[in-house]
Amino acid sequence: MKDFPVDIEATLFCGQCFGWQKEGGVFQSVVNGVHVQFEEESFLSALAKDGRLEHYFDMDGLYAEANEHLSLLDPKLSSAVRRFGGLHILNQDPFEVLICFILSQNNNIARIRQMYAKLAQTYGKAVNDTLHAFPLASDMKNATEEDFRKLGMGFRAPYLVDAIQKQAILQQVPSLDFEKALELLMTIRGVGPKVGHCILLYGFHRMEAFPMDTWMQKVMITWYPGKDSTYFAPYAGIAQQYLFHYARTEGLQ
DNA sequence: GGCCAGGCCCCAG
DNA sequence: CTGGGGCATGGC
Repeated sequence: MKDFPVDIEATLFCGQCFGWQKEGGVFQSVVNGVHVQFEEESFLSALAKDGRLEHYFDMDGLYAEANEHLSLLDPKLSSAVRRFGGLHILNQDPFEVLICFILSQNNNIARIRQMYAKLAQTYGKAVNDTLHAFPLASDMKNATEEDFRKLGMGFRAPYLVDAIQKQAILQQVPSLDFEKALELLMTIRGVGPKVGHCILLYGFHRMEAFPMDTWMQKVMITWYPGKDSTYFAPYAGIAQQYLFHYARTEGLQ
């Protein structure tokens, strides 16, 4: 099994994160308060300059093993791995993931990106003239439901307030088993099963997580009738991301 | 210019 | 516990 190079485009625009821009071949965002900018060809040297980026891009992830395992399960996954085997699950900041996926409900990715930018611009620390970090919980601790509604966050505004108030529970998650962690996260208003799984996958790298959104429901009915996420164990999270991206970019057929 | 979006809350049965 | 209406907003 050949080792897949990182598919930067798919990794950054597959709907697991919402803060990256690509203009004229340049990828740009703020990661953990640090401005990050690189072109495709200089990706590896960008990683070398900042060791924390290696963790962010999950360069130590078990993709060779995971891809081999998933490829052998069935033809659809084999095809998905060939196409998207370089898609990595990022190690994102859990609070940022919490907020982003509360925003994601009954929403589309383009607008989630807009709302992300709005929060960063309004509450995040500036890293240069034009770019702001995504806000920390402490940056938004005084924001009210009305503030968020004025910013265009809609019916999710009160959920954001509750999430900011309860953000400390994120620190308990790493020590909990999956079901307990999910249960705890769902005590935050606006966090249900799907958003909870997203937080555990994208914020805590829990590979048992298998977010079931409308796309994945179609995927399971069409391609995996009668099966559930345990079929993909122990790489359910990775399989979910490949299949989600597959369905969204190329349809269900 | 409607339709719909990486769901969840809330309230009936 | 299961099902269905309602929800803010703007991209398409």
